[in-house]
Amino acid sequence: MYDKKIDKKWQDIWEKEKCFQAVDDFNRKKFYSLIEFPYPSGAGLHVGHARAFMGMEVISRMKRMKGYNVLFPIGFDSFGLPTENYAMKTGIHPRKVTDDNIETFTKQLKSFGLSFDWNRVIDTTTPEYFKWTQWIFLKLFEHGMAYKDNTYVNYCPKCRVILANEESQGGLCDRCDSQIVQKEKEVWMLKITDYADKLLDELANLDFTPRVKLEQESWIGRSYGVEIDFGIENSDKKLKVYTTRPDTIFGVTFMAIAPEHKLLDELKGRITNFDEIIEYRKKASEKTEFERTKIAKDKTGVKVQGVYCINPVTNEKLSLVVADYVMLGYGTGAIMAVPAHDERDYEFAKKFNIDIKQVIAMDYTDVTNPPKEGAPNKEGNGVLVVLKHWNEEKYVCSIWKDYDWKNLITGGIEPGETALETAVREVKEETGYIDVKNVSYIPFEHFDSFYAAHKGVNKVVHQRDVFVELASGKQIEISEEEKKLVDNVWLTKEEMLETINKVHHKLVFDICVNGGRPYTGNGILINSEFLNGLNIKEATIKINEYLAENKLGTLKTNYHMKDWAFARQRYWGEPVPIVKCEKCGLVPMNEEDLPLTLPEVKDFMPGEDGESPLAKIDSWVNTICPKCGIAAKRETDTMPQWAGSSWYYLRYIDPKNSNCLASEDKLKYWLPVDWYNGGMEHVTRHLIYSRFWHRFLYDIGVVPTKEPYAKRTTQGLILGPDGNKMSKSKGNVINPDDIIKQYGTDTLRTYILFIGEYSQSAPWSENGVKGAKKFLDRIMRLKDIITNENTDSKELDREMHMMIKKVSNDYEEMKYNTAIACMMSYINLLYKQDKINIKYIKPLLQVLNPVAPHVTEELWELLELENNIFSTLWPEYNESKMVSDIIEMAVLINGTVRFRVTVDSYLNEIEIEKIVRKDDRLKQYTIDKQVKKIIVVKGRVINIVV
RNA sequence: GCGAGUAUGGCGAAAUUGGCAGACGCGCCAGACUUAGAAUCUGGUACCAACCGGUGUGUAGGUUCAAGUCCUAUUACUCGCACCA
Repeated sequence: MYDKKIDKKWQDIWEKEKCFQAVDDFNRKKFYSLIEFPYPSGAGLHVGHARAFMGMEVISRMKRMKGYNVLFPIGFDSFGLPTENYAMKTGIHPRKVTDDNIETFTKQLKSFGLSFDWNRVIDTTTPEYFKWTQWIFLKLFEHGMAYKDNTYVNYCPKCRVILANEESQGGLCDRCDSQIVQKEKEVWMLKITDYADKLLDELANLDFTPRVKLEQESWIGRSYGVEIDFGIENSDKKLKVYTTRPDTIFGVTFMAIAPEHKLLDELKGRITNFDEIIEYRKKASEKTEFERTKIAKDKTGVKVQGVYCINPVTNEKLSLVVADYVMLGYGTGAIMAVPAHDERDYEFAKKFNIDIKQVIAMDYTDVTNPPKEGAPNKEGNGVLVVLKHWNEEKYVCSIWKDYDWKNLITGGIEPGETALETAVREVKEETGYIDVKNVSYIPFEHFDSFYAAHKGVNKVVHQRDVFVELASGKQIEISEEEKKLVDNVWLTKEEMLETINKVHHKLVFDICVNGGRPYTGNGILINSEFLNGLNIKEATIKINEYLAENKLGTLKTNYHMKDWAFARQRYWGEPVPIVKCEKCGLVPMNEEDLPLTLPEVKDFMPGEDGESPLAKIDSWVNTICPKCGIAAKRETDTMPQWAGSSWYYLRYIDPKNSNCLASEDKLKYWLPVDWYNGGMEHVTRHLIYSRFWHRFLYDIGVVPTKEPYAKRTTQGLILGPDGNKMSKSKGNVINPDDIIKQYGTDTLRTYILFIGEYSQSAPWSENGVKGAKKFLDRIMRLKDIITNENTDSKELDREMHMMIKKVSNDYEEMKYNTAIACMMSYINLLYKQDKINIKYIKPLLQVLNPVAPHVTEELWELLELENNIFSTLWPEYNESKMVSDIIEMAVLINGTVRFRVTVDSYLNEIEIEKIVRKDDRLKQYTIDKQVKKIIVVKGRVINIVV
């Protein structure tokens, strides 16, 4: 039996003998494994933490046994709002709250038996630590990467703090889920956008899971486009817009500008409805981010009276509108609107009755009859006709007799004819109907490309689409030829959409009966003067050249990621080491005066208007300017929660160094982190921030690697027994302490890893825990069947070596569930023997040790084996022991397993086939049948086709 | 809306990447040991027919000697981003 009393015994031994301390021995091969250090909340550790830590715990213990010098550190990310909120509520100082929580966390972590190096513990709230957080800030400031800006920022009214973009995803506060409002404020910003390209491009060289890479890519959100200056009528001023579609510039029918855009103020004197615009601006600012992006799909806006823009390419006069669907923070805060080819512009144009001008025509290639390479191209003009019944809601579909074509009436435009005339003529010729009530264009043109076999040419037909409505059923006789070719049938709208089997015909019909829509796909330029006939790619290149030559626009790359709002109006954070001097401006503190510590205060409440509590402490705020020595004031905002965690993995390398953040040779030895495991929720927050800081430190020569983490993996969530996310309100939270108390630490560890695929979420099951306990009991009971006698067998050898191989490989791939399953299978095999020699048990204990260290240490000791198990060498496997003399193969008749054969393993496919052919059992399946083919896949199956 | 992922017994899940579907665990059934229970051990356990056999990896097609795995369409759920110009 596995008695949980042994847990404490081994934990004490590990602690006393400092078994898992990393040593700075630069001659040994190193392995730096990292977990996300916890935030010491009052709630304690939960089973999710345990899962997150266990992944790297197994890797770390295995790597040690494989001879690596392993650094597996732990610390506490202790600045943050919950602690401060708790302090505000209870009046207990955050320092005290933090210390108490850290104590609880430490106790818990130790009870998990995790093999951390407890000698390197860090706490981000100690002055010894945040001295270097402040030092990095000074470096950022020195290199122009930290700046103060008066700008619109995300503000959480409930937490009363400014939030970074990363902390307000979806328009909600990361902490409290309140809706974020936009607030204009002067705050510290970090220029993370300067590093957007580096962060994006370097991803290619990193071993991060695909999902992590993808999320970072889309978060950074690079797009290539052009900034174009549009003129303002009767003014020298320009309206700069950003667009990724300069090819559509001939389709611009209006200009739109963000409500907060400065140009509006600059043109104030000329705008005759400025009051209306101010009113609109006010309304827009009151909307939360959430309303502006999610709920308010309905477009709103105000036309700017008295101001017109000039399209620099066409010199067309364009009206200007203020609309809050244009964001100040992206691009230039103004756009050229092309309703024909942009969904948002289209919606707006429809609502406000603005012209829609098509400049991209869909280029449809007939897939059943595509253009042939080498054949000459011939252009033409044609029409597609939607013909409507005179008194029913029905339309004509042409069904071809010799082909599988069901489509609209089509025809070529004759010289001198308009498309409308062609449509009427084709209707008459193909259907005989002559009494037309209405003829009009469907607002959609497109190209049809196909190979015209009878003429040996590739045709590219520019199609106009026409709607024809009949007044009556008056009909003339049509030619015999036409009658032979097609049947024209009347169908309802729904039947038409089901029947038409050519994609472009269906689209034209759909637009005709269900209304227009913006076309955003590929195509060929029309109505665009010198761009006509080009495809989008070619047109983009040509217009960009034109814009550059005429100094109208410049290429510009934009990012979805914004600069990092780096300030919290709170007490419990790192003070920003900057002094505001009336004469010198923003002055950095001298490095030797760091750390700048927090003053003792009684009142932690932030001010009503988002002011830091530090602002109320005059004795702290008032100081002298480090540059000129006159009276000055300190910056009162503190750094955000993410500051300390952006570089903590560096401090682990040299946690007690008081001269620098970590010594150069130690950094050189330990960096990069070889493997970092953590949560998906940090991918666009902590992970991106710390990559940014690290890259900056690399650029200024502080760290020796471009990237902090060589490999990044993520663990899945543990859900409650009910399959829901664990939460206090749902009452489905599992406390790891309870599990340890009842079943022992190793049971918790084993179950957590056995629960399912490591990166996937999985629900908790009490019965599953019992299963893990049973397995560990069976491990302990192995001592009952141990013997000194020789129990060697080829089968045992084979199974043991295969087990060692599978478990070793599975650990490396974080497939802990199948590794444990394999050990379970192996132990089942051991129990099938009456007695078993210890040599078959030792390797099992060794490979199980990373998962269940207490149990394996205990049994190792009981068996009086050498040393502690964790200091033994990882067992080797021998491929040659894994081969078997005979192999069993399944015989399939037409894909169904019918019987099995056992053959010697040295036989080749042909010899195996001979044996199977002679097998008596085959006969019953081949009566009245012939064996057509036999496929032998050695070691797997033999498939006989009859 | 865009992007990504998942879907397999009563349950958690495996499947060497195209080669015997359901390893391992839970649960359940039967048996052994027990006065009895607990624990432990042994055997069974996808479904239908219960004899030959047939059907099964969300749904519908396709490729192949062979498909959970590849292709096409489709549904449901999860996650990420979201008026990104």
